[in-house]
Amino acid sequence: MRVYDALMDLYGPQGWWPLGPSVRYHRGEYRQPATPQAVFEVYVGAILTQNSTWSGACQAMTRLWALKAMTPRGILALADEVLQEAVRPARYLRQKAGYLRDVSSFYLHLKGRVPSRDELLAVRGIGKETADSILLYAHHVPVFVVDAYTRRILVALGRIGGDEEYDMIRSMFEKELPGDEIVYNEYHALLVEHARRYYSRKPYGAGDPLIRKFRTRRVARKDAE
DNA sequence: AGCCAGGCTACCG
DNA sequence: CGGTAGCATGGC
Repeated sequence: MRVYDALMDLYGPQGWWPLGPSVRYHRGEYRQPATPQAVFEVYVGAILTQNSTWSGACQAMTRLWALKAMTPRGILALADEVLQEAVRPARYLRQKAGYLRDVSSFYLHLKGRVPSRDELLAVRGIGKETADSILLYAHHVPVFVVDAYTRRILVALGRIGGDEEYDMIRSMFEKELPGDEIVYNEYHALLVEHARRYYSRKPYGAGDPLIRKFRTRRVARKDAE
């Protein structure tokens, strides 16, 4: 929580998920109208932004919107070629076009129900980070989202060695934090904001003002024996 | 010019 | 199991 507070002092509330073309997110609005449209856009954005930029994902979503395909049925109705062309700015166009189809039919089968983490993980194209992002940002389930940036920051602060399992890192946070959706929402977003500034280029953490304040001596290296 | 994105799956040993 | 090559890009 001390690191969280420091990040909040630095950057202020982030108000994630950034969302797509249909819904304009306003700072501080965490309980936006959870329309099926907005919920589905989180699914789509979560796939499109994988190992990619938000700018690219957003361009792809704008193309889908223009094709009136920002819905599960709309996506399933597109020809492969058209869907892939829409996805292009988000990289991996064949892969992600396929993922979007699988996610779309999965979403239809839900019929508005909130899926479990395991159900999400069974969908091709949804791994752990994507599943947790969907649970948190689409369905308001309090889970902590771990990503590559989270790892880098924790390594720099001496809290992990770096090769820990995803779920181990997630439970580190969930044990320390109050089970508050808004804290999980903001914390992940703040870590991304912070990492974009200090952890996107090697050497990771150079110039990070938090290191002085929060770095622990004890580094949990696995190969320390 | 080069480096880097908020991963995931399939396939290898 | 753990490790990693490969995935049809665009922006700073």
